[in-house]
Amino acid sequence: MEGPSLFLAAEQLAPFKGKVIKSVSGNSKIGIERLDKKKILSIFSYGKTLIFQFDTFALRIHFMLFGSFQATVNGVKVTGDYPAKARIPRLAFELANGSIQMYSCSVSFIESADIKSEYDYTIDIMSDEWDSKKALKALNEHSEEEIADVLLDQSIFMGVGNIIKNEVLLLAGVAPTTKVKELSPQKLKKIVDITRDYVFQFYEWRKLFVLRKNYKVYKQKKCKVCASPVIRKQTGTRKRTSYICTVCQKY
DNA sequence: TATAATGTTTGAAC
DNA sequence: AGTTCAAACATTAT
Repeated sequence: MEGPSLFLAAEQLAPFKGKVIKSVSGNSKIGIERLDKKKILSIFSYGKTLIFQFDTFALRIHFMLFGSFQATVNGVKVTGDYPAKARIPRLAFELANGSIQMYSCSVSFIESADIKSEYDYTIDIMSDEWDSKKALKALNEHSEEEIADVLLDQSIFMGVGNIIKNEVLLLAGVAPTTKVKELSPQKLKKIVDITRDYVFQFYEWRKLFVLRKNYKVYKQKKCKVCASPVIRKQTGTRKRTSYICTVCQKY
């Protein structure tokens, strides 16, 4: 799950802010009974993580590749991801106004009474504190790396994942294997700006459950912009899959 | 049905 | 000691 999905999840779960967890269940082995009868003070995202803040500690959820969650608020189902089948949740809460089930996710505790204040939101692509100048500067400090690798760097573009990487590079008309030093300052700025715009587009599409049909290059056989063939290959030191339009993506 | 994949951490191997 | 890399985890659409 990528940054915009977590940002949306935090919004969808906002009705649970201030609520007390009536019961906890799940197959997580980190000692989740600690959460029983605790009041959720706030719920927010940070990059690709979802955070529940409690009085003296926080709960951090990472959905990785296959994770998903479901929630019911006052009898209305909120489906953050594609519906989870009948499975045992990694972690589930019952609250006065509904319930949450989280599946196949990485769960951990953070010993902080206010973890949000310790996080740097200037690198979080979904945050209004996000600093595009800082991102541009950081890009230039990674001039020897391939642009596709740098876009996935969570210390620069926190929240960007492989779908966003591929779609942004198509929109920018840049091949994923292009080294940062081979790109002009104008082109680098364009990539930064397109990334920021695209993550909010991703968020809107996801909210409407129309994300997948709006992919222009990711998982496509033909480019949705120009109908030319799309090639697929592992690129960079991260060895993630890149989908590349053979016509749109030059530099 | 086999395959690939919205991702990261861990620890072995070099 | 620092780097690299495979393994592990877990699910579903194609």
